[in-house]
Amino acid sequence: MRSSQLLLSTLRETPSDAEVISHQLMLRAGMIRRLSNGLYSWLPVGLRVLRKIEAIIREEMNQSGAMEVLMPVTQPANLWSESGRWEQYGPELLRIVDRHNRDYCLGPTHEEVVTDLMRNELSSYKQLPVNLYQIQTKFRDEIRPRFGVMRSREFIMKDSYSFHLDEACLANTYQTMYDTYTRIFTRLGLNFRAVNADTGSIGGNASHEFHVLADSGEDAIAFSDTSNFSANVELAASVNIPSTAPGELKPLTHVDTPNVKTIDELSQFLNISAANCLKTLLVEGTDQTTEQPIVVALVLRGDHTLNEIKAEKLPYVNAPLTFVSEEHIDALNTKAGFVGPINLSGVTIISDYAAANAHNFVCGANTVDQHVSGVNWGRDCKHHDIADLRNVVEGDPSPDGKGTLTIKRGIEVGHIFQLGDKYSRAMNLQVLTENQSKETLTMGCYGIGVTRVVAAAIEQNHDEHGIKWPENIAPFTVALIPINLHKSDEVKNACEALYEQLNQANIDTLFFDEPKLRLGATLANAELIGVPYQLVIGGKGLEKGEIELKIRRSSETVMLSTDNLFDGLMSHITPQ
RNA sequence: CGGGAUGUAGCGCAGUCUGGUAGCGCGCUUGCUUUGGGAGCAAGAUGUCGGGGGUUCGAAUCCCUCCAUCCCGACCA
Repeated sequence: MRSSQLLLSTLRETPSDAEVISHQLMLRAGMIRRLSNGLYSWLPVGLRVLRKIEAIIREEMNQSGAMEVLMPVTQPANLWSESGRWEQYGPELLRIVDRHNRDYCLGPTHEEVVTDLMRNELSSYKQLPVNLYQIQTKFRDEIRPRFGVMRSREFIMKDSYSFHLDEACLANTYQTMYDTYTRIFTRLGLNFRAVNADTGSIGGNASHEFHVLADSGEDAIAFSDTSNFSANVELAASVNIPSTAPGELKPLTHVDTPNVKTIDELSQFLNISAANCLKTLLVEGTDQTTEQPIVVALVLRGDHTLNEIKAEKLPYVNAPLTFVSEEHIDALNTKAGFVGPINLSGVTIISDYAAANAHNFVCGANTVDQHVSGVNWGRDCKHHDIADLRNVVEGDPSPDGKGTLTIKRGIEVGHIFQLGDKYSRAMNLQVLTENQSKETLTMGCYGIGVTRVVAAAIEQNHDEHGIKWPENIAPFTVALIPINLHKSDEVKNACEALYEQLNQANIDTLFFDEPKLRLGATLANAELIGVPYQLVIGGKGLEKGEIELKIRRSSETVMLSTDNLFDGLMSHITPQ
């Protein structure tokens, strides 16, 4: 493409309302423009990247045996009533009404539509398994859209759905999709990890998330340094390390701690480690036998944080996790103050493993402005149960018993689920089996946030000059940058010849063909939009028989001979 | 929805406290000179100062109200 025909709207300064680097660079590079909250238009440079990512996904999905379809964005409410999600889904589902006063929604996902489609098309086990995918716009009315296209309300997703007669067949396709996703993200040139994930509200058996590693990621992922264990911190189990010998038990002592409100303040005030303090969080629960509401105290070490997902899974803790109100705490303790597990009557006390293994610790005294030190389980207080309640931290032993954990940040770009029969049962998706019986199908679903991949790739690949695209998804592979195009026929001829050759070879090339462009500004633009290979062609170089090649990712500059220039360039470009 | 911040030209900002008729840099247009890493000179265009209401002789500035955006929490590809 010639720059004279391209809408290249780059910005020299960073728009002030963009916080993360990918959002800033996508605006500056002229890839996207905001229309409204969480809604973005894609400009030519951005769309080229998006289309390249889609093409790679499409190729690999086709290769895996999946078939592409395209389903409507607008979906009738009655399908969602069948699955029960019209009531369950909540305000994230954008509901609309047509001229006949019938209810519809804009699809945030397509389980209902695809299940409806398949119950009409599938009638025999011989048609199975089937895996359908689409690359299509989704709408989720996010509570807080942010970070540009990283979390927008309208976004493009590759979603696929597989249908099987039995779990073994589902597991097989699941593995195929796992491998396919691995190939896709590898070809996209991203540093990523597949991690064990919580199945969340969608339910089902196995689930993996694919995360692009970046410090700005919203998720924390735990890895073992010696095994291939990896899991979202939401899910990673903390290991119950047996207590070391308690040694001498210190006496129980009340300590005045006026105005000490947080664990940080407490550890500073007493000059002890936060690990020697225990914190007590009161949440709402339900007695398992009487089904009466109870208060549950979750006790954690001061240096640990509560994992709400783990806590919610305890039978006597209410889900969603709800903290007990301030007034209620006051009612429990006539002398309201800092809560601790000692002298705490009428409350079910659950200790995290690490908290249960602590001794001679400091905790709240259940009185105003006091803590107690030298506290020991058994002697001074007791718990009803111990459980895994906390988020794992760097240095914890890996749950698989091999090595210790490292924590990294990740951006979730893909998620695969073994769905089971939630939708097929609710919507009566059955086929006839070999022995004439009707069998409800089991399903898998597999998503990739295509627009989010664009942002994630930038988060992982940028420098102070702009984007450093992985070669396979760059908007252009080569930039032709002439110097004084309007003055030199030699430069013009060399550029035109090279442009023609690159086009013939199907190399996406951006030819800065406007005669009076300044070198500095042009290079700055080429670097900002992240073109991997930049050829700088000037009269002086041509006289010496050489042309400068700048390689964006490595910041190298190499001189190519004008003899056999094309082959010289191609020797640097990675074959696609 | 709760907590915090901000709305002035396409972008980045000053001016607001202390009311007096709209500014700077970048970008844009025209001309001339330049052109090996974001050119120089000259001339220009662009603003319902987020909207509405109020106070005042007079409001970007003070008051009320609504709206929008961004950040922190619950959601997720």
